[in-house]
Amino acid sequence: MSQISLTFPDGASRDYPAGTTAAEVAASIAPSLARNAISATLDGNHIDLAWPIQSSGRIAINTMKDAAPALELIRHDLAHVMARAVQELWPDVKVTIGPVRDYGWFYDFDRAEPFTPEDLGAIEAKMKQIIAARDPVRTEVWDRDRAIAHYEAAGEPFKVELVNRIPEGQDLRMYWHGDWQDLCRGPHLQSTGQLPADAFRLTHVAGAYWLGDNTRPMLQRIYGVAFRNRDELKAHMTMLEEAAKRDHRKLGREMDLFHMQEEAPGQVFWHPNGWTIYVTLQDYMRRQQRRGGYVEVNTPQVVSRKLWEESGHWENYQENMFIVEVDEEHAREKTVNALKPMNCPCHVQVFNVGLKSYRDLPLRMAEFGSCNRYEPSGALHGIMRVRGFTQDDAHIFCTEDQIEPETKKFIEFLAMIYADLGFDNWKVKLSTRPEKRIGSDESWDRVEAALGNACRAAGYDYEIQDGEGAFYGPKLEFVLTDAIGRDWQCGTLQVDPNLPERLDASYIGEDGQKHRPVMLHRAVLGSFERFIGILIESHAGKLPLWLAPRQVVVASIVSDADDYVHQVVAALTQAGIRAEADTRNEKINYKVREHSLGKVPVIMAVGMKEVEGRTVSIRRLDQQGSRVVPLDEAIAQLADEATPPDLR
RNA sequence: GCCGGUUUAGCUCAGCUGGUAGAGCAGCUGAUUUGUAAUCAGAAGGUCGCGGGUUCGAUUCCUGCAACCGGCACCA
Repeated sequence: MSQISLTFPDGASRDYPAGTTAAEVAASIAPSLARNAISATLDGNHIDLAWPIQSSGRIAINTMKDAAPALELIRHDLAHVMARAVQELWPDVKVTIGPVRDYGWFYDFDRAEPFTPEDLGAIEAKMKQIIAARDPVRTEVWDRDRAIAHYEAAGEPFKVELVNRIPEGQDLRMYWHGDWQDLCRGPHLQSTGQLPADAFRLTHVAGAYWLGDNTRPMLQRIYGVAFRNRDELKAHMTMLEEAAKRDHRKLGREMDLFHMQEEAPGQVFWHPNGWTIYVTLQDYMRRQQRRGGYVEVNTPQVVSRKLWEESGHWENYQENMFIVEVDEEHAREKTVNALKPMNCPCHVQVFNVGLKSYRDLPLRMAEFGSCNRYEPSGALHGIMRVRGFTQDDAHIFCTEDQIEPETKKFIEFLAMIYADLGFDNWKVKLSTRPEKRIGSDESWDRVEAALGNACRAAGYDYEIQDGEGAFYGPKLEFVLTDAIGRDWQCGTLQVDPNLPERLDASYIGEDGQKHRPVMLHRAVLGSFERFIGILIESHAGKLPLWLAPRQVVVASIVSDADDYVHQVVAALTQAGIRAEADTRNEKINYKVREHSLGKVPVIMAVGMKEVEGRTVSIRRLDQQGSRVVPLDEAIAQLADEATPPDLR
């Protein structure tokens, strides 16, 4: 039998016979390690204690103290235990898959009757019984035919399909938790008794399509969260409660920013406070775009079907467009139009007026473009996914050689803006060629490389979303997260050689001949609606002073100070600060509380002392206490802080 | 669009098995002139999401629709 050499984290090595299991390795080191071991990490791969090790490598034995492997095992084993519990409670339920995800796991079941929220309690109780039984976990390697025969006999059609999707000749691993068995690549714990019965919770049920395909059956998905101990679970639940307080829908109401109503689903009624954020952000973006070499245009909302047919959108997206028809009885002729779902075809129309020279490229054409899309009802989400929105859109008409430098320039532009707006953590995703696509592989190679190079040159890593690009070109997505960690695409840059072709855009090159430009669709914020939603959640409503809709409230303590309050408000307003007076007949405690809850960054309290000294007592949001400052000094400080970052 | 849940006053929520609704806060009126996160009192406020059905009678039961919430699918 051949020998293998295993290197431990401390650098020491030992030789073992090939086929030694990680459990045996642990036992060879110390009895206590053998007792506490839960899995091993071999050359970066998480492996089961029961698997034979066939080749040399770097090994680490994991215990419950190693958070990442421990959590993975706990969540993965709980997925199996939950599936077992479900089948014990309802033997006719078919099992499918159950992966680990952030904070927990889910498992998809096929069942005629959906699970009710009440069922979750019964399942949890059954899971606790299984854990208390301390059943051993064991594993075997099977070949495909045996697995298929087994699942056909067991009446598990989804498992049969899964096995059939695994490449020929590849062995399959089976796991048993007690008598209950599942197909699983592992690794797992050694006994259900190792699971923390008080550190998991089933959170919700939801429908989910089999294999993520909406033409396949809808399964019942149960989500759970799990941690190593009760305190970690409790901390997680507390974190979720805190995150719920940052929800932009809740803050939008509390700060009186906007509302939405049934008569206009997916569209925003902006209130004065919310609209102040919107226009402040728009003014800022307009200044930045001018500096960034963009020209701004504006194009029609209602555009004939003809243009959408030419652009190809009618064919692909008709059911997602708001169709506008004039009343046939009153109109002289019947026309069919659509509210524009995007600005690009209109921008090409602007580009196409007059001859363009290569000297005009790159031509960066921007519009705060209001678009309407009939999004599926289930996709709507507060102001983050809406049917009526305004993009900070621009199209860069350029040559293929200019794609890379323009992309790099754009990423730097976006990074500067995100930094100004308080975002340091954002992800870049590169979506590459999909199965159904146009254009040659060589051209895709060039353009994908250009985007990747530009990213790296700008100093940003990106993750690849294989096959997620548009049919005509790859794209970059710039992703921010909301209060509870959901990803939202905000910025984007998309390469499009297709639309200039379809809409016959051209420029005269150095050679005097007509050439086809490439279009880069790009947005920094994405839409004002989504971005403001993210902005609210990431700041928990406490926006930086320059973006805060109400920057200062001047509150009287006694009504004899009312005149001075109005003088202070006038002076602040004169200095360009958004200030309001609160001279209501209420106690200062009441006013401080109310404006603090309304996330007003600065409260100035004014009583007779301040009147006499021409001072103000300044209280900052979330800070205890206040300080008394001469009025002129206070205004100078605040005026500076209230200046948008690009103007400081 | 699909699966599940929800919808009662401006907001947050009560309302057992059917007998036309209740609280706190906000708003209104009055008193109080107050020093940094809720002053007191009074009056008022609801087609119980919308439509249909069962019933002597429906906020409650059944049904259709809509919006919203959580997922799934979608996101040019």
